[in-house]
Amino acid sequence: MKKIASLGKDFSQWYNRVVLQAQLADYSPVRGCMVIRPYGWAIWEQIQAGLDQMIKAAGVKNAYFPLFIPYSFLEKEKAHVKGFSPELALVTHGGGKELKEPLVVRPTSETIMYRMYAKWIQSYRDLPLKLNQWANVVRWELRTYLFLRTMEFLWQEGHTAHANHQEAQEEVQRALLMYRDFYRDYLALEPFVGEKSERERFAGALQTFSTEILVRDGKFVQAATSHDLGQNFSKTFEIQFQDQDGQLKYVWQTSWGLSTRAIGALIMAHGDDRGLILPPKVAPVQVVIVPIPGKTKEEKLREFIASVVRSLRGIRVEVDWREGLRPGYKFNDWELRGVPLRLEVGDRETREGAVTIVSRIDSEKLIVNSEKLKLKVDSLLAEFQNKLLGRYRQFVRKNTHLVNSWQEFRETVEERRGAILAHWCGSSDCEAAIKTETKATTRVLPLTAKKEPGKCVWCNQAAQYRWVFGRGY
RNA sequence: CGGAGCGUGGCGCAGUUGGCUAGCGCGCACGGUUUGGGACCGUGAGGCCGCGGGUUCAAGUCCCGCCGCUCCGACCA
Repeated sequence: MKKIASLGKDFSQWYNRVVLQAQLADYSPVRGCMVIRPYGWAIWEQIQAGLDQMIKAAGVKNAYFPLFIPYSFLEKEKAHVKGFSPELALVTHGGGKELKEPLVVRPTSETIMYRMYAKWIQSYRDLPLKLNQWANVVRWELRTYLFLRTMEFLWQEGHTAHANHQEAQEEVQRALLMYRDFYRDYLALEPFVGEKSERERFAGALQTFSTEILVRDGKFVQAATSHDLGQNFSKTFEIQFQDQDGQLKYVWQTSWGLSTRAIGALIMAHGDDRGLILPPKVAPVQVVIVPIPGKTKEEKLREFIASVVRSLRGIRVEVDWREGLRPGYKFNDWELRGVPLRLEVGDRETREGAVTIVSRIDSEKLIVNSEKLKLKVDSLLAEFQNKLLGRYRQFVRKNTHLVNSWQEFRETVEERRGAILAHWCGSSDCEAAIKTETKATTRVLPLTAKKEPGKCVWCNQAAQYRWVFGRGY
């Protein structure tokens, strides 16, 4: 196995190698599409399990809608089709015949779902309707990148319909904060959370909110979004209900999603020169046991390890019994794959009834009596999760820059990257100019932003808030 | 789609002004010695040299076309 490139030297090479060598994913024979391998898939399963629980806890039910959408459905919402038409995959033939109307392979499911919503919603008693689906979607991307931008990707998309705008807006915030909490509690990441600018808004939404994750090379990954769709879709899809007052009204809608891109963000945010570092909450393997053959009879070693595994019930443990590989090789291999804790078991441990534990995050080593092992491992895993979050927060602090002038802005983007907090007047022209000049875009107006009158870094006109700027993936 | 680079056993690469049986390292298989931070020795398997066409006595090498990958732009979860 080749060593991976240093993260600081060539970030994209580092990233590609980590993904390939840790066997998270591989390139596929189909351009722009990737194969998610078992180890990568296992991470996605952990993400799904955690998030699905949160989604259900909010009273949202899972369902499944078709992969194909009649082209005319997308055309109905003007902004929506305009936003998506450049990246649609169209099915023009089926069963050997040309179709009367082409089918779109869904790039997102608003239109197909809302056609059904129109059928299902009659009364205020049918509201709110809150559905989620775990699905794949296709967008014809020109330039792809493992996990972060592939032509086909996996996600969940939640779609809710409400009787009034306020309730819908509350749902938008609820979903947004759910994502924030999920990133914090499961992936040990603290995203920037806030509203997107008009330019960056979802095609067909009144407002778009996003969680934005700063990664190791100082760029941002848009990591989940939540949209207030207002009545844009309900009016085009005729989703009407009769309210308590007898009036026929259009529903207010939201949609929100998190994709396999989260895995890319996870890798990029926590990784180091040795490879991945996975938060215990989503690590497919939380504890790996590396047997170290020595003078101890193999039978005895196996027996001891079996008892260790038994004591670790409830923890995702794997024993690396691969033959012909020396321990040092295995250490490196599991470090590359980001397993939080490594247990070493050899002569010493078997003799003393103890195991050596090594942490992936700081290589700290300690020896623990096997009787106290379960408790210790539990606390080490919890501690690991916290340390990782703490370390990430520190990284974000170090890479967040308060900037007050254009010169400072430009220098910061060029030399330090990271999150730039700067005043912006809100004009799309200024935003576009800033992007052209520096490749940095507005990421979000943080929810926590306080009114702080100042001058727009670009045009010097009055500005009320500091926005988060940065380069994005 | 524009710019740059690259496609040669699974991976990383070498292959000269076209020339003989296409090589090296890693990995893989088998045997042995090893095993506390990427082991060593021996034997061996594995190639439509990205695809298609052309030039030539002769093409991995030259020419044309196409496809794919990486990086940089435009686009984006």
